[in-house]
Amino acid sequence: MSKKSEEGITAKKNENFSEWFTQVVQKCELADLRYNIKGFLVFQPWSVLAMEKMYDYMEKNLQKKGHKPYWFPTLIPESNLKKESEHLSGFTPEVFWISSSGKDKLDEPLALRPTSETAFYQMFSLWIRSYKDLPFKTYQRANIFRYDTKATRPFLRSREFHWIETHCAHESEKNALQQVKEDMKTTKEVMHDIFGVPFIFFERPQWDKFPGASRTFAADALNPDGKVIQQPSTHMISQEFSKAFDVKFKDKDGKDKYSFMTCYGPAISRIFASVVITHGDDKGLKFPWEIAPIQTVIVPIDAKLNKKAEKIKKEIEKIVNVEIDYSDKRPGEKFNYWEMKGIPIRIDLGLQDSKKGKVTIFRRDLDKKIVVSEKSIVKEISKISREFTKNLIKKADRVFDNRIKEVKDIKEMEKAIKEGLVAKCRFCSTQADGIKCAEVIEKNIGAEVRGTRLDEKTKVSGKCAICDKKASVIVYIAKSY
RNA sequence: GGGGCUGUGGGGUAGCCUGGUAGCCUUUCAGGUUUGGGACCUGACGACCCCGGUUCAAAUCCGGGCAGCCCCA
Repeated sequence: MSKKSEEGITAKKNENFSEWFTQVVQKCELADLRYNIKGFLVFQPWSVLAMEKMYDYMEKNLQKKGHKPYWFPTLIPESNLKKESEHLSGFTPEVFWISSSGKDKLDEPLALRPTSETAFYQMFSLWIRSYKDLPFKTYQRANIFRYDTKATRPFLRSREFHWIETHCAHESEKNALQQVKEDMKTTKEVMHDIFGVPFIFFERPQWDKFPGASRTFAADALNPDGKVIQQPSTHMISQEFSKAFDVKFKDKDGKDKYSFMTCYGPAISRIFASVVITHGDDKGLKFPWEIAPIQTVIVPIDAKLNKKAEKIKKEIEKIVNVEIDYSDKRPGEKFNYWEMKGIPIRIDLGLQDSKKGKVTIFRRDLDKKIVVSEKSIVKEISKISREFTKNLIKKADRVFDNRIKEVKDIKEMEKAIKEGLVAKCRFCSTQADGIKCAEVIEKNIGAEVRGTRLDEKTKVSGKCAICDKKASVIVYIAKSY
């Protein structure tokens, strides 16, 4: 095998997506998969630096909307999880339990948090007293443990993952729904407008809710193999939990009332996967400007130009995060390496350009080289920095939109799903009675009803694509992870 | 959840069928020559997933475990 094929990405993203993703994770040093517990991985600097920035954007956005940060314990007593029955039966099969300390058995088993509603709410009952305390908006960044699937995948589905969870209490159901809508807006502002990941927010069918929720809303992003991957979800948990945990407040009328809960869970490590998948190409990664671990790298092709590299670095480091590649590699190797690593801008310093007072800039958004004068570097870089993520988003949106197809019946649906598309059709109901049609789809096509859109208010007429009943909703159908 | 495949230096592999000397490429490290799209020379470090069994002898055969990949539900 030639050197080139061993060191770079060899799998084609659109032909062999699984292999491509595994190679990118390993060759771009995003994670080391050799840790000896199934479904657990070591996150390496190149992903951690980007995810730190992602956390930062998400947290700042939440704080601006009034969420206050907390750090809760990683452990939750068994009795807390038992307080709400649906929640318990939904999560119990996935819980890692701690049952002893040293040689002694614990009086009560402790769960490694699979999600933290039952930790937050018991404190809510101590903190919330009056309608004046509401809405009570919190969040934390946390690692989460779920023993949930045999088919673990790095970043996409691990048994430990990193997320933000918000937990809020509201006076009324109406306010809770308002919060859900705000969460969807947050998702758009951060995941789409900054990270460049297109998605659709669905209300999930009744049979596919978060355990303990009355309504579940979740964003689906798309992978090149035609499967959707669930991204942030937000839930209306109604009053079941506040009754179980006694989260009451005194209302204006002097009466004690149970509050209405919502929670929202953007999983940073999984969103990172979608960033990689959405923007990456056959050469490797492509980071949006805002979250690139390093935004610009300077490659002095001749060591004589090292001083010039330092001078340029000083000039531009006020506007970008920049490093110089002094390594003793040949230029071609450096070019390929930094393109694989997804650095947005590379500045090549060579003697030929230098004589003419010019430098070559490679921009990874367009995969194009341009030659500019040394004097205009700052201007040029700040211009590219403004365009960069927009270019990635434009391209990602176009790909996404082309993968949704309207279908009339199960035959067309099957064809669309086989082609790796998301099917859109009329459907009888996403309430309990629609599950029969959903099962028909799952059994025959292997795809799932992902739900209905809140942002798409079209009148529905005609019959369900599966049964003879009158259609009441438009649903989207896709294969999923 | 069911099934299949795989596990050899940091990475990729040969050897396994037919038991007996662990070979190659690459990375890394040291030194030198190089540098406009994956350079080269010299030298060095470094491995048979774990536990048990069969055997004079196990990377190789058998059993179990752990881990990874793929397919199906």
